[in-house]
Amino acid sequence: MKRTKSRATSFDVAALAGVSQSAVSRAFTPGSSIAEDKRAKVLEAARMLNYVPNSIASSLTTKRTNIIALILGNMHNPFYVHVLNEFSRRLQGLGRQILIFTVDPGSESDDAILRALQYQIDGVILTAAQLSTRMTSICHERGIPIVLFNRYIPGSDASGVRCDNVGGGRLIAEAFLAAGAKSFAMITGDPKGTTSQDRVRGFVERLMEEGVRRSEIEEVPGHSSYDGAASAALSLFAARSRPRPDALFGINDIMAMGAIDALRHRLGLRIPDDLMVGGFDDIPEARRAPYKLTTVRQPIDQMVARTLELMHLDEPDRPIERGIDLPLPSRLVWRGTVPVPPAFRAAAAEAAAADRPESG
Amino acid sequence: MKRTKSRATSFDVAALAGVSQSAVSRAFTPGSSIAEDKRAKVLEAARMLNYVPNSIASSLTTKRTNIIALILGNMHNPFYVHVLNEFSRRLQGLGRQILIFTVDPGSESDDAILRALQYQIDGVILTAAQLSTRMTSICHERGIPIVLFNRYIPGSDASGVRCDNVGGGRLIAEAFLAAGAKSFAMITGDPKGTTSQDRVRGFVERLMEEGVRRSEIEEVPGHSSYDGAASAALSLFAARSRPRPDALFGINDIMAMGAIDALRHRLGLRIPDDLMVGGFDDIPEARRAPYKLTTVRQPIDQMVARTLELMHLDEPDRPIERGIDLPLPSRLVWRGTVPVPPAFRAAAAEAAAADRPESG
DNA sequence: GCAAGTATTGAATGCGTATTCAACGGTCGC
DNA sequence: GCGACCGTTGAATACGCATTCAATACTTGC
Repeated sequence: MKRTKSRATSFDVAALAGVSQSAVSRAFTPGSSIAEDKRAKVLEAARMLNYVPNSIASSLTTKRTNIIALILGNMHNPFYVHVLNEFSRRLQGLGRQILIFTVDPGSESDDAILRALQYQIDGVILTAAQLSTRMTSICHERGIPIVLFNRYIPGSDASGVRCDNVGGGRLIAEAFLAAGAKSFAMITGDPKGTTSQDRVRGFVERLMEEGVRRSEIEEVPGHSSYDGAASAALSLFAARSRPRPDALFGINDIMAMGAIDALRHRLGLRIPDDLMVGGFDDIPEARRAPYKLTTVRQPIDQMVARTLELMHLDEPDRPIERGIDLPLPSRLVWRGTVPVPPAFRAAAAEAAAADRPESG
Repeated sequence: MKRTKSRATSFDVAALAGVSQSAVSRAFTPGSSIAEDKRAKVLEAARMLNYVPNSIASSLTTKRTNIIALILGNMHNPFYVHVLNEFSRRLQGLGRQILIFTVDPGSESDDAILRALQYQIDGVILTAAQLSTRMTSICHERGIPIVLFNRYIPGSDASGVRCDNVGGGRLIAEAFLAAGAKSFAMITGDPKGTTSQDRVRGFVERLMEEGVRRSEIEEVPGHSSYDGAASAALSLFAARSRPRPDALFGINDIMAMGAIDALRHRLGLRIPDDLMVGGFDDIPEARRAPYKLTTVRQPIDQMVARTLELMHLDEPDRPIERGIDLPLPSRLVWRGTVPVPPAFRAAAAEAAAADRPESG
């Protein structure tokens, strides 16, 4: 059992194969000029020595690490877990690695980005937290693209990918109205986040178009978590003088789920009989039997794809796309938490059919 | 808007501060010998240039990257999401970064580890997939510790951390017996994984001690997923000639949840009245209102702490701990899916009290 | 006030690889 | 059969930083 902590270098391989170090480097660099038989000899020698190319050393000269920083906040929201999963799958397929940073939701991401920069990452994907303009320009000056995922920052130079949250909020309002709801409430997320704000805005906007007054739409913060939403829902529905709202919008699915569980099991409310509920995101959990949540689907695949396009990892010299904000279309998925009006029967049947297998 | 993709180097900072490059390096290296006023000058110059030390370059000489590879399989099992979260929190606190690799559950992890090795990672945490002895020795020869999390590989040189799965399986059997169950079934996970095997073994072992015959214990594979378990449960309970089992062990919580939802909502079974259900892991989701799952708690905090101890990142020169297998104690959490026998009323009340706030 | 430390400092070097550059041999076209 | 060309090759160098080493300035003890 050797204790030689020595890792074989390209020189060792070169010596064994009887070639120069350059040849070893070329043997491992696709597209470089090397004779096939020589390459074979090198690979054979490398195999014998358990040689693994040192990406760290090579990135010193290539200026590319093939590492992408992914900054995550709330991993208790399954939405971001699926996002992480999707990015991981895609980036691995492109030969890239993911360096993970978790930050407190709502806090500054500057620290995390600074740590990431030390590793000369090729790009940053930000799914949480705030981003200062200073940090944005530091990254851009270095040629490192930053993409905001599921958020945007007004006036920021950083590009972002998200879905049409305002439109999605409107879709939920529309569904509630079609189902005959008269009084409304919502459980909101991060008050500083544009995502929550936009969903609220679309929802309210649409209701007001139908003559609902803003003061009639109740609003409680749910802190973007299952538990937070459960408490919020209870505070909203327990012990009140006003008549209960008959439609509740959870700004994201995990909060809608928390609200549903609390209202059903603590207050005995029946859904959708006593109360209709709408969510947002369409996480896989939303289609599970206890919820069958009517919600707005975010096109995660497209969002991930667009994010990668925006970073154009294969063309590092192309100038960075600045200030781009790409809202992708969202769509309503009819399930069981909002009574389906006759006009939407077909859509609901379609959703039910699509729900058979849970993705993954 | 500069287009200088040039990142300032320690030489640039040195020039601006009027010192040598060595001084810059020392200014950023805690514990190195440098006068306080000079360090201040360096830091000031660094700030002006937006200088960020290049960890990649420094690791070339220090032989330490402060990067840990975390290999994940099934991110659809919330258990591993919480594990990831915990590792991220802890490792960031220690100034380490996490490089994520996702692999197909059940497949070889060699590819992922090989990719990780290219980045000269300081350690590997494996929460999924198989590990070849060849890869183990490659890592060990290089002085890179590998820790198997929530698994072990018989005969492997790699160390592992897990809980007492056999004992945990026995606890569920014990609970079922105490609640008066007479006929049993289980939904199993990865048949190649020791974790699933051990839980099954403990469960069966304990039942057989009470005279239950092995052939009487039904067994269906649930593929470690919510959906897989849902199908498994339906195949187990729908259209059968034999009397239905009255106790079902889901080898992990996510499968127990899938089974519960399917049996309740598709077959109309009442839990625990018609059927008692036990799980394993105690993921946060298990305590949610629709489930209130009686399950075995894995001590994630301890497991994570032990994993980090085993890697002794701060003492890279200490010889690697080989073949260590640390089973930590697991314990039963009484909730609502198994009728609580009088003797366990106190334990159940305690669990209920502890459940008030969901962690995170 | 002098010798023996002690704390700082900068020049030089090495880490492992990619890449440039000049040299080489072989091939093709005519 | 000869020159131009192209595909290969290895020596040398750069990448950005930590560290060693020798030199220097500064203390302290007696």
